[in-house]
Amino acid sequence: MPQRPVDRRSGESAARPRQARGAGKAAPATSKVRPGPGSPPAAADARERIFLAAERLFAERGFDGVSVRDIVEAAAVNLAAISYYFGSKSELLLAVFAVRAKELNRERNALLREAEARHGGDAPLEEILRALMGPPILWRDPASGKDTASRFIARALAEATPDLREILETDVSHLRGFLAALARALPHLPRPEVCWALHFATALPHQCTDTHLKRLKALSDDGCDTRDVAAVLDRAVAYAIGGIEALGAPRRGAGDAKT
Amino acid sequence: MPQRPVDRRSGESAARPRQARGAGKAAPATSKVRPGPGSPPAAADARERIFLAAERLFAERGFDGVSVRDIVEAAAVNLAAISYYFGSKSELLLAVFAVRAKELNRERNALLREAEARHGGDAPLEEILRALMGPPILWRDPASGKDTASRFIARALAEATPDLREILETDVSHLRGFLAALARALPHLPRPEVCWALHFATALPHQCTDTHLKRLKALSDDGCDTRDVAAVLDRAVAYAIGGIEALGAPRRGAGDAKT
DNA sequence: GGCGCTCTAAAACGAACGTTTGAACTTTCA
DNA sequence: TGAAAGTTCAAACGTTCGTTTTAGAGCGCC
Repeated sequence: MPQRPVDRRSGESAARPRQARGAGKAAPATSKVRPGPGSPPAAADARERIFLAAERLFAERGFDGVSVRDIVEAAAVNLAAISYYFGSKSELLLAVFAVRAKELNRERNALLREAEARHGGDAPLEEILRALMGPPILWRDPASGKDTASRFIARALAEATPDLREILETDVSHLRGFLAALARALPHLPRPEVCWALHFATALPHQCTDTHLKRLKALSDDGCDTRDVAAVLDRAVAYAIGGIEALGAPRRGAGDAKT
Repeated sequence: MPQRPVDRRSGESAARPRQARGAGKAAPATSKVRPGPGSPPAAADARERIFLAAERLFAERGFDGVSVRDIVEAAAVNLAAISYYFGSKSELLLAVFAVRAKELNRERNALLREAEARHGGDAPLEEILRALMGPPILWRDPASGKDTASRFIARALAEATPDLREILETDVSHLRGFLAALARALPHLPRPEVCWALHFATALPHQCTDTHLKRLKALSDDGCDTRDVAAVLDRAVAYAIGGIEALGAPRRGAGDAKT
């Protein structure tokens, strides 16, 4: 018996891949992998093919709407490969989410730091919002090569599978930098109101679901160009600026201002 | 043989319920049929119990995350009852969606007509937005008895199961009245921009998912009161007004203004 | 009583599910 | 070259899935 790589019931011990293997590696067979129409197969190994197929299918149909057999078929690997490389279907989901969420946050924070550097420390509101909303919106462009990732993240946020729920609800550390920047850019705004501003601004980009955009096209009799992502970003940023400034004006309720 | 009510392969013919039976009890006019734990079965009939259990479970876990056995257990009916009353699991989903979407649109349109009547025909921007965003936000209050319905609709919009997709993407007739009202309230705004305004305004309320709100609470160190739905609505309306006004101001891109 | 009808009950259908097995194949390296 | 490690494979595991079947209460009515 060739050493089973894992025994789920007794903790991880043996040498199962799980993480990406060592540097250079032999490509295992089948070179016409074809993930989508017109994309080059590339020399992806099994683990990567599973990762990409799962990301795309989860984004399209949700976690429960995709079976591991759907994934292995799309990835052109054997059924057991998912368990071999990722342990289980839900661990696969978490693995994809971890990678993509980290990518998104890294890019957002890099843009924020650049903006702050450009302005000697304190970035103006518009640039903060552009750093926050830019990546998820601009990734939608197929030319960016990240549109699947963008869709996956939107789906993960909307679906909030139990595994993801805890992460989503408690881990907000990646937004702390934006909260601080916003607070500096909006010194007149009470702290809770700054949080609401951040909430609205983070939520908005993920509304640009295919379903919602098709809806918008139908509603406007095709008068809205939903594919010009740069224009969509401009609009979203302008909208958020106007909205946030309005949050500062007194409203009927008034309450909520502890800080 | 007791006359099978349906033969799926030969078109509907026999007398299976499918729609609400007798005159009196048309819609599942929920009196207070208990969402929470520890509630008595009540005298709701089987069809209504299925309807309510399915709505709640779909809202919590999504369509594919719920089995018909989960539903019949929660509704305390026999397994065959779903097929008997609704035909299939997906028809059950569509039935729930049809009822709740109609309710939502009816309430939205009633509020809009009231606002228009108050102002002799043309409602001001704030009242249009309040009619649009009010129902989904205010329903979140458990005291309204419609929080489950609100959650269900948000989930349906986010999940967009294939069955629902076609409806969501093509049927926008219920928004036409709001589009016209917005266009009248914003005469200076190009038509596509009015559509974008409506898009942002309809999308925003559904961001108030439990997951997102818990996130907001965590981010603000509990400084944001997410349960005061009236205050949330005020904030959302103020935000939308500010955002929409900003859409009118010139931006870098400028394009898109066909009309 | 017997018929027609509505509704519920228990059991079963075949298919699909996530996961595991044990052997075979390939690569690595002393 | 040979054993070990890494990887792929077909087949099967037991469970759960959505749906259907068959039977029979319960009831109003000529």
